[in-house]
Amino acid sequence: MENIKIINELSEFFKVFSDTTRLRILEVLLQKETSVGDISNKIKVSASAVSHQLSYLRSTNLVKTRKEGQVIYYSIADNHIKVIIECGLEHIKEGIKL
Amino acid sequence: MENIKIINELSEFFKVFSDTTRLRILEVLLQKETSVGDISNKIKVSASAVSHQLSYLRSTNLVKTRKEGQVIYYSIADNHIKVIIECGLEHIKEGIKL
DNA sequence: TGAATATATGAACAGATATTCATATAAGGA
DNA sequence: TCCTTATATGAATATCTGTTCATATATTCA
Repeated sequence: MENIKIINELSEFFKVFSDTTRLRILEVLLQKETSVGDISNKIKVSASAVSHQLSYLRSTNLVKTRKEGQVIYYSIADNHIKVIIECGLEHIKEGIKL
Repeated sequence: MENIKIINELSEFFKVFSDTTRLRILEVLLQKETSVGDISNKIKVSASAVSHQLSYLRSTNLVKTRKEGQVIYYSIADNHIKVIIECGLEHIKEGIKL
């Protein structure tokens, strides 16, 4: 069954959005491209942890980089990100049935 | 910041879709309401594991139940599920840039 | 060249998560 | 009532995941 492959990819894709640190990073990047250090300061997470998550986001092709001297700017590489996040937000807002 | 609460809820929401067993259960339920045992057979996962995941899906209000004798039928309770999954699928299909 | 800054990376650790196993509950049929 | 079937549930376990810590790499500046 080739279906298994799709299910795996789907779960991997959603896994990206299942962590608060990654969501916060993406939230920052949706505003504008940002350096690792600036992301770290904005979301109050160590530069190392941010770097690890960014490398994860990069490996899934959701963010891209631009190097300027010793600074590396990260930005959103895939416009599905906005759609997905907004889709989730919509669910949450309606979901006051909890 | 009230924003933190939203980020938490968002990550919890996406976490649901980040597991292959849950995705497969939802896939089955999107076709039609199904009993625990039938789900277990269809996706080849123990009834106990399925039951655990169903209780998780139920706690997040994504599925609902209907009892008929000793059989319990589960079905989709939230139409966002279809939208979210299709959104993810769309991403994957375009994403042959990997 | 040497120091400082920005980022990356591997290993280790802690916490979270999914499954299994044993058991419990509930309903139907003999 | 007893047995069987369907589902639920708690504990234990094994795996996965995110962070930290130490260190490495790369770039700029003095």
